[in-house]
Amino acid sequence: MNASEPAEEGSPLSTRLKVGNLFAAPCPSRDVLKHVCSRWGVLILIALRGGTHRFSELRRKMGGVSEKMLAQSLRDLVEDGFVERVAYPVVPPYVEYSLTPLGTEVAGHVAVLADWIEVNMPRIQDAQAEQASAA
Amino acid sequence: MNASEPAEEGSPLSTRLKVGNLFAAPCPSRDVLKHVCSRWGVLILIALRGGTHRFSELRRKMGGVSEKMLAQSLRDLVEDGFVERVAYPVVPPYVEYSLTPLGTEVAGHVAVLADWIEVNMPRIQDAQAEQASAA
DNA sequence: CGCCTGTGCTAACTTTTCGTAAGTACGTAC
DNA sequence: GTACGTACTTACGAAAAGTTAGCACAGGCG
Repeated sequence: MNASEPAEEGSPLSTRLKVGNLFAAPCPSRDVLKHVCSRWGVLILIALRGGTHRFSELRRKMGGVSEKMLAQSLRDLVEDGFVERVAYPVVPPYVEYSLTPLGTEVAGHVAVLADWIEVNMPRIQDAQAEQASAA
Repeated sequence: MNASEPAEEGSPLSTRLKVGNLFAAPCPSRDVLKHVCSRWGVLILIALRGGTHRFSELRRKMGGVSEKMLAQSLRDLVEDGFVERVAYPVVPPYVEYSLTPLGTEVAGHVAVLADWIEVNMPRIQDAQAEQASAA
C-alpha cells in the first residue's frame, strides 16, 4: 500500500472522501468509473440503451469482445447496480440483460461523451496529424 | 488477428466505419475513448479544467499516480490533441500542461459524467449492497 | 568543493489485466 | 450418436499497468 498521499494535509480526510472524491486514491468512485469507462463497459451501456439484449446478442453487436470479457464486464455492471440480469432456467440457456433506472442515467451521460467523440473524430484526427507533424 | 466481425453483413464496411463507429472493432474512435476514459486520463482532463498545471502539480493533485503513468497518459492526450505541452528549457525542468480548445470540450463531457458518479455514489452504493445481498 | 534536494522524465522489472482457446452442461436437430 | 447452440468458466500466454531505480542539471548547505 502506498500511503504517499499527503491529501492536502490539514483537512480531515473523511470530509473530502465523503462519498465521492475522484482525486482521492482510495475512493470507491474510482472503481465505478473504471467499470463504466472500461473498454467494454461503455459499449455495453450504449448497446443496452437500445433495449434488453441477451448475451450472444450483445456479443454479436459489439465488435471484437471475447465471451470472457463480456461476461466479466457484465458482472461488474450488475454488481454496481447498473445492469439487471435475468436468467431463465431453460435449455439452451436464456439470459436477458437490461439497464436499471440507475444504469439508464449513466448510460445517457456515457452516450453523450461517446457521441461527441464519434461526431468530432474528424477534428480529432486533424489535431492528431498536426501533433504528429509538430513532433 | 480476429476477422470475426460479420459487422452486420450486407452493408459496406466503409459506410459504418467512416470516421467514428464505436461498435466496429478497428475504429480509431476506440483508441480516443480509451485515452479519454482511462483511469488517469479522466482525472487529468478534470484537473486541467482548473487551468494550467505543471507536471508535479498534477501529480500531487491526483492521488496515487505514478510518474510513469502520468507521463504516459499526458503523452496520449497530447497526441490526441486534447492537451498542450509547453516545456521551458530551464533547470530544474519546468513543463506546463493545459487544455486545447478541443480538450476543453471533451473535458466538459467527462466532467459531467464524473460529477454524476460522485454525486450519485450513495445511490450506487445502495444498489451495490442490494446486489451483494441478492446474490 | 562535495552532498543532498527538486524536477520531469525514461528504462528495467514485477504484478495485474486481457485475450485466446478450450472445456462444461444440457437440449435439439440431423 | 455426432454436431451445434447457449452462457458461461478455466487455463495459459501476451499485453498493459504499476513500482522502483536512475539520469541530468541547478541551487542550497556546510
